[in-house]
Amino acid sequence: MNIGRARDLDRAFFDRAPEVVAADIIGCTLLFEGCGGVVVESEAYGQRDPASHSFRGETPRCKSMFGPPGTVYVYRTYGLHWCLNLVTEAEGIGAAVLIRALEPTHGLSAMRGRRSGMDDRLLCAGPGRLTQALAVSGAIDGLDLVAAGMTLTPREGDVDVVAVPRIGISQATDLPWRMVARGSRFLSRPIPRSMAA
DNA sequence: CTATAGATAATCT
DNA sequence: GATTATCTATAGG
Repeated sequence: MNIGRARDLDRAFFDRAPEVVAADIIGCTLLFEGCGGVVVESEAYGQRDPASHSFRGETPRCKSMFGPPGTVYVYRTYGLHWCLNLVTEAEGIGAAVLIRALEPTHGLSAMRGRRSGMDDRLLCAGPGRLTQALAVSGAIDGLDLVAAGMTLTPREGDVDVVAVPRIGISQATDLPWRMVARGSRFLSRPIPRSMAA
């Protein structure tokens, strides 16, 4: 795996079901223009998934979701926050993975500056926080992640991935498509008590 | 630690 | 007109 350098390998990684990519991306390092860190939380959004923007077909907002695997889908939510997604599966399907939290490792000072000195634990602990820290915006929506200036490097060693219900949605809340790195202290919210095991 | 309110505006019905 | 893949601050246990 050599994600972020060879375009063909990008495709191979992303050309799978969103819940598989969401799990595999945990532990990988995501960088955008020198800032970023290790992915510790993600969510899958699928083709026949009522909680997905793509569920009712292509609209102006979500058209990037129907692009090739590895496409960046960035949209604004609640009128003020950006959310970063990476398209998975096949072109035209409308599946993606939402990047929800990073353990910050690169460009700490720049990220702290953009987040007005917020504690490192909360620097990238949430979809809106992470885009603010990395300066991700709608400007890169629809681009291939490499063209957008991102790199994604494979994880080293083992990661304990836990699948739990997704956050902030009101449909299909039973689907365990939120993937988190067990034991991480950089999550947007903790693993539910009932599933902490 | 959990719970809740308020901000704030694009998007979709 | 309703909804929303969120964040922050604040209040209470």
